[in-house]
Amino acid sequence: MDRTIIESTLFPDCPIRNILARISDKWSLLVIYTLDKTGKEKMRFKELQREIPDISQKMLTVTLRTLEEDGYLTRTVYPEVPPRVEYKLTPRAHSLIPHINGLIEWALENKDAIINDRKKTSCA
Amino acid sequence: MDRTIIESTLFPDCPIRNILARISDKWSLLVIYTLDKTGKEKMRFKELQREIPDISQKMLTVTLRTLEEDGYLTRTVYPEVPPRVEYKLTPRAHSLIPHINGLIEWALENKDAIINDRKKTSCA
DNA sequence: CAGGATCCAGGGGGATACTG
DNA sequence: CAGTATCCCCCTGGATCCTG
Repeated sequence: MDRTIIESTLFPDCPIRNILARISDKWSLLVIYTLDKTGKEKMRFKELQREIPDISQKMLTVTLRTLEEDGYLTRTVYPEVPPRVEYKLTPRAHSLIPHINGLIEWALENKDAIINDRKKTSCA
Repeated sequence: MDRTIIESTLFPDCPIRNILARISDKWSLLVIYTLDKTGKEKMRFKELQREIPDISQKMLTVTLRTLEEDGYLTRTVYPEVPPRVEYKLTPRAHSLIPHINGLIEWALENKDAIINDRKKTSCA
């Protein structure tokens, strides 16, 4: 990474900051992670909701729509009754997953120490 | 990563989700990144503010305090007039930085395609 | 089943003024 | 210089009800 790139990252309307902001919301990374970790190629709406017990229907919907807009997944509607909709990660999302897993593994290794540090500060 | 860890990640009060949530706010990653990329070992409050032009004093303060609580940086106050305070990344933060840079590089490689996808959807 | 529509609170975060 | 203290807006996201 050269100096130009580094400096542009700090610019207010930097596209990198913009992209990271969109996937740094409450649910996006978790939805991508869930679509990947199950091993299933495609997942339905209800399946996702079962896997992420505490997400609301609304937030699952808007998260899926945003991820679709940014090209992280495809949404396929089957004209059946009852309706069937399947979500599938794109190659773009798959190329992001190693980085997500890297973060998760890091958090896993450091969670005990971090939580312990928080206690020390708040009880000081 | 075994199955137990994967499943625990999806649990609502999962510590991993908790840790990622704290650094996924608007400024934390950018502050850590800035403290690292300058090459300076320590940085003062004003220096950070100059490097991140659009952060407010309040948000820089609370971000730094949160990062200190979680052990990402140390805050050293020198009893001088005028006051001098220096911020320095901890080894924990340094171990996180490769993952942040991984994300940034990924965003850099994909930003054009993502932004292009967004336009297509919104103008459809 | 897969959502759309609406209402609403809570909190993140900005602007401004003040201080040791 | 390095913050603190307020005020306040807005937007995220939850709860609820409704539909093809």
